[in-house]
Amino acid sequence: MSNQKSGNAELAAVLLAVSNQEAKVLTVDEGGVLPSGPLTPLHSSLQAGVRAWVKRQTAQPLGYIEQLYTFIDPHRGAKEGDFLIYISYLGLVREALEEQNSSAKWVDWYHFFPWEDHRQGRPEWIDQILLPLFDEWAKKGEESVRDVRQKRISLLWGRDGFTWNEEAILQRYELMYEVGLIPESLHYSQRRPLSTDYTGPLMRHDHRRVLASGIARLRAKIKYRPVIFELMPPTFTLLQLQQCMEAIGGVLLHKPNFRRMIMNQSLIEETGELDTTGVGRPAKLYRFREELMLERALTGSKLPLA
Amino acid sequence: MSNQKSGNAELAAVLLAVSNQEAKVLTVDEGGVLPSGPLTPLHSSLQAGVRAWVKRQTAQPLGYIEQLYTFIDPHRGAKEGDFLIYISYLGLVREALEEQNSSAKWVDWYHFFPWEDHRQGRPEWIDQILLPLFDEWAKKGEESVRDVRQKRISLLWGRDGFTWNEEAILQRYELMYEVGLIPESLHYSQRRPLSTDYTGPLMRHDHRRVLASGIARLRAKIKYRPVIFELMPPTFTLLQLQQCMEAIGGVLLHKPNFRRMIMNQSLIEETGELDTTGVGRPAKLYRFREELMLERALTGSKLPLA
DNA sequence: TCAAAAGTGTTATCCTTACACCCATGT
DNA sequence: ACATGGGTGTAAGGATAACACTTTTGA
Repeated sequence: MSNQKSGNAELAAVLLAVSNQEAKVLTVDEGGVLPSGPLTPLHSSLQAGVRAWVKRQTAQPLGYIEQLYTFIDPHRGAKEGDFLIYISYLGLVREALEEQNSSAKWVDWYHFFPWEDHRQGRPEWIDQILLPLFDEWAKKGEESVRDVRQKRISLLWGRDGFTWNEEAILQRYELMYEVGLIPESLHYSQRRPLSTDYTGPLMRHDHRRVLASGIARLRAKIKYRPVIFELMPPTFTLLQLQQCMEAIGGVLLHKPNFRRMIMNQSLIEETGELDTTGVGRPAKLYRFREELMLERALTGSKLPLA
Repeated sequence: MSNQKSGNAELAAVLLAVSNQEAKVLTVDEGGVLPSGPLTPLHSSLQAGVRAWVKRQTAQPLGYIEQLYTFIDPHRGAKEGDFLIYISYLGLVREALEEQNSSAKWVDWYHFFPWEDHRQGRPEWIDQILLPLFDEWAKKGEESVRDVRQKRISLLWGRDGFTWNEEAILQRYELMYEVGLIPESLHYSQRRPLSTDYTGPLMRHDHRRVLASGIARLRAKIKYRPVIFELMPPTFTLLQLQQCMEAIGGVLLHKPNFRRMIMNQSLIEETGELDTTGVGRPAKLYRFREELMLERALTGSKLPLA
């Protein structure tokens, strides 16, 4: 039925980078949207299309890339009844250089998800401000859904015995959305809006959800596939590697155990050089062992997060 | 550029089920393709669209569903220059009942991937027939790629110290394709074609690759999310559960350890009934604890495969 | 009584986690 | 000397995997 209707397709990219303990995402238009553009069938593979398109848009080469999710936006067709197909991608970039000739800007992604950064400890305002609002929402529901809602809150936000799970960033965002605490929400409470210090700023076209998906994917993947190296410079110290992991996960790691876990995998090797730029004892520099890419892509690596 | 071109979109579904030790996939047109159809923007979410569409096509209700991958087929546009967007989904169905009023048929998926079933031990013809052909292909390559090819073969097929990894079904299929051993391959060797006992039969529109993606996703997911229960009847014995896992993974499991691992997770509970239909000592019947769905979807479960 | 499947006990090994501690450098 | 980060040792606890073994039924 209805083969008149056509769905035009668009690409949206979540491009992530980490530089000196800051996790960043590439945005355009003053942080209002993710970089995106029309899909043109010039390349036989979508992957190649994204790569070429990112190259044209930004200065940096794109390292690792993978497809995220495809969804439709029924409100943005060219004609009535048309719809827009969005194909989203996750891309990892080695360094977040300033973009010159465009409106593209690298922004700390915790700007969009302030509740996700627990590196200075769990923000007190989560428990003081957000959780009471969630609980109110839970109580307001039908008898039958209250317990489910309470459990969902506890699970997602690490309450009553449940621990914080950094991978659940998308689900936390969706809870915020559902409860109506963020500007994107359909029934956003205009009466007493929360400060964007807590909610983060709006992104258009539901792009904040796409960003959350991308971060979730990265946080999950990093534990069992050697993708951190796509975000690191060619040589690095173990602390730099650890801090990169911490920036991504938004949590702190146990240093001695982290080092050992890395070394046991023999994923990296010493370069023989030392890093003397910092304060304290100079650290050995390491590099990733490229030869292992092939097998580790299959057999997996194992890096801790939390 | 080129906003004249339009990409029509189509859905393709990998619907999987397991019944008495047989892992099955729903096919149409004599096993030649996966069920697929045009995307109509009747539903705001793609997920809902797929669900409704599957319901119309088949008799069974669709349990778990998740998006697989989106790709383009440049050769199948309505006009020159057009292209077709394929959005593929994985769906899990509780029972593989005969379909009546359609050409839909449930087929043992190892029919399409004969080399993936190791439940009766590793098929000898893998080492006797396939591996020599792979090696020939590796030797034929440029000096620089030979080692990489050899390593890839060993990794994927569990040779020289590497163990068989059932999750790599897609990569193995792609190797078969690349080497030209299967009918789908662009440079399929017509001169001495392999028997379909070894290669499996062709599916049109690259659907065998989509099927491989779906199986790979299931094999991976089943280990850390409680999705097997989407494939099991409401009550079951531990052996039935184990055999379901084995059918999916294509490998055998260690019974005593399997039971304990399941029980330790307290994912299931006794119904109090016994199954007396089989030979041997009657087995306790269990049911999945639905209350745990919510938290296990987040915190994960842990089931062994191999 | 025997085959077939259900189900339990035990041990060696490895991995994870936490704690305590020493080392090398710049100020 | 001391602060800062680099780096090692060790031991408790838990998960995994392999082995041997007992139990309950139907034919």
